[in-house]
Amino acid sequence: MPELPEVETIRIGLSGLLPGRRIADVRYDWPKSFPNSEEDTKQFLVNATILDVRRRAKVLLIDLDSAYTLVIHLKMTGQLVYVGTQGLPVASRQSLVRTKDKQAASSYTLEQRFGAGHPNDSLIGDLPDKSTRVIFTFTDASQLFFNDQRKFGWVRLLPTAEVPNIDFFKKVGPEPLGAEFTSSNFRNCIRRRPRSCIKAVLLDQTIVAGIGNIYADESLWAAKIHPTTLVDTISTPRLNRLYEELRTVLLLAIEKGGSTDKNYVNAEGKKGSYLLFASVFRREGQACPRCGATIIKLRVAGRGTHICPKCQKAAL
DNA sequence: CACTTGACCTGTCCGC
DNA sequence: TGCGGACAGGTCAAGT
Repeated sequence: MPELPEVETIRIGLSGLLPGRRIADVRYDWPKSFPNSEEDTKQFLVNATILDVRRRAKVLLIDLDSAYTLVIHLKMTGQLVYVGTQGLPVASRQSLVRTKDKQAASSYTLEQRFGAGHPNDSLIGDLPDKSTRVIFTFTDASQLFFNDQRKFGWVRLLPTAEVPNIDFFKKVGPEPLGAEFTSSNFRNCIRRRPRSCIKAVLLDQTIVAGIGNIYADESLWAAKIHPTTLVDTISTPRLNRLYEELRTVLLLAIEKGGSTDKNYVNAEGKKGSYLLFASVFRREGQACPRCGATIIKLRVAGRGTHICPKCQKAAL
């Protein structure tokens, strides 16, 4: 679930918490979550000090003074939560999703679950918990937890100089919020797949970086484009509109701290509130905020896809 | 070459 | 109430 806005929110949080801290110890219970040799870990991670926290696409990069970098992909259910020596704030220890009373949890409405008045409520109880895969302990006894319920994510330790050479970074497309990324760049990227449907192209990380299911649906709704529309039938003005809407949606999502559907939390274990502002994502059966028609859910490019059938008939 | 499907995993929810 | 299966969706690998 973490897409560009969620990973960026975590980056912002961690960049105020981690630089300057020295790693004293690393533990993990699932090797695929931490596929690094004992030797590298001992030599380049333990006793290293964190210099910087960066992001490229949906990947977080934590640079160390050992000239190595922690390359972290959260995939669908990954979390990176920092806990200081005082622990998480007491008020944030309550947990709705992790409650043992499953009936109560499932009866919450969207607004109750995400807290219209408290969009930053915590989703995290005491750590480590059963989803914790990697624990970094710093010399001041504070800790960074990598949690990942579904075990798809990973934390790789690589020489900083080699990070741009890994397969993913060699193939990944441009940053959609980059200052130099223009509407004409966007059109050229998208039109590399003229006979594909627009949603599949938006989700393809080699075309444009960082877009996932939530922001693909939201930006296509905003630009009034049906997700199955073939790229070469979309006009230049309509692609320009999609470029503008996509950037607007991503920026708003960062401002709201990302989208918390089930698992996502920021560096302090708190939820993002963007879904309260979403127009179509996870809103099937509700009214389209623009025309009032009922939002429906389809399957496009193998993904659950939410549209307004009245607003998104085609792209002209 | 382009597109689709399956694998990687666990937790939740639905229908029988 | 229990159980099997569908579903969630980021990315890579394999298949069509």
